[in-house]
Amino acid sequence: MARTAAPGTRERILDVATALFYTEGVRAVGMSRIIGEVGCGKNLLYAQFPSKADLVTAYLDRFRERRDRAEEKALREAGDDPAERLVAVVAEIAGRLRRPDFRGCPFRNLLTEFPDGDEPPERRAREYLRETRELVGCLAGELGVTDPEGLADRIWLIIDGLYASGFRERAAAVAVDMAREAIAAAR
Amino acid sequence: MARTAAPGTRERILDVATALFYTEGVRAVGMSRIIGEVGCGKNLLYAQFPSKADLVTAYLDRFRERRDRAEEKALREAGDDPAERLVAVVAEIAGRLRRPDFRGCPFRNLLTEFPDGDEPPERRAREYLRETRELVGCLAGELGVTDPEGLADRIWLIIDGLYASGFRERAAAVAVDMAREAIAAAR
DNA sequence: GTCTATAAGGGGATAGAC
DNA sequence: GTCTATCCCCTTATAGAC
Repeated sequence: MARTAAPGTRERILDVATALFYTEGVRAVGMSRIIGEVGCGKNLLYAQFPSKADLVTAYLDRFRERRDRAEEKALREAGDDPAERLVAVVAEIAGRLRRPDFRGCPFRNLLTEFPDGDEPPERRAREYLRETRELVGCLAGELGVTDPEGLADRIWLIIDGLYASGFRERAAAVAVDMAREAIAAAR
Repeated sequence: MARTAAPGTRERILDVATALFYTEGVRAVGMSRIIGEVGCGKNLLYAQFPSKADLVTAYLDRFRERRDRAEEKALREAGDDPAERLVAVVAEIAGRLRRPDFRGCPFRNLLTEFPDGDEPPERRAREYLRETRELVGCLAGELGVTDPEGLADRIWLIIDGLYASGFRERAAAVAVDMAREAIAAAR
């Protein structure tokens, strides 16, 4: 709120929190650990994020913003062909698996750690999954196939598989082909 | 060791621990909680399982035994056709999604909670994934297709997707079809 | 002797106060 | 930033009940 000085502080805290939460898990990383790695005082962090849940929520929100931008970019570059747009969504995720810091989907991971919770972080995660699934459904619908929801289910299974895969290179290599085949078969 | 009486105790503890670990997560469930729900004393539990890691390991081991038996049964009933055997592996997993208590793969879930660990539980989980992937590779190899490993990658992506899916009914409905199509396309 | 109940150790968690 | 409060974690030890 009344924070005028040190404009980069919030981002720096979020950077550290993101790296730790994403690579080690939310439950595994304590606030003290984050404070230590940021090198700031406790006050500063709790002034920016009153509770751990707030920090986790901010972590997910930022992840989501970046992901949404990457997705929009991929869709923009895919052009107007609905099939290519659907493939682009899968390809964008597959491309992410190849980054060395990839460690699965932060939203799915969070729900594995907090399966029953209904706090803002869990809500964010479920929201993300629901909306992304809807996007796939919409794109499939634009194709004009006989069973758009069946196609969307297949694409979604591929996406789920990509995020869950422990064999990233191999998964990334086949996912796009499988998506194309599913689209071709639906026609 | 010198435990002769109360033969059902160990199983009862394991039953409670399994239900809690699987549905709520290993990190989320404390030993005190398990002791409370079993209704036994602390000593008894620690006599059977000297540490939480031992209990978690036993939980995974028992899960694995049952899963292996189910898999063997599915393979037995599938007969000798390699394609049907491969489909049977996918179908067996898809069938599991339909159970109300399904909450994903306990091994994958554990690795999400403990991504970097190298203790017995994490070893069990990685071992299971490696061996199951090898089984899929073997079954694909028996098909005599030109690219058995590529086919195995596809089947494995479907399996990963099944376990990760938040839309279980829909995933289960399309997974077997996708597996059949992948096999047909590989020929 | 087997089990329960309880207390306590040592650590780390979140969070608040100064 | 340091210091404290409160809580829960895993684990061990002690004491009592059947």
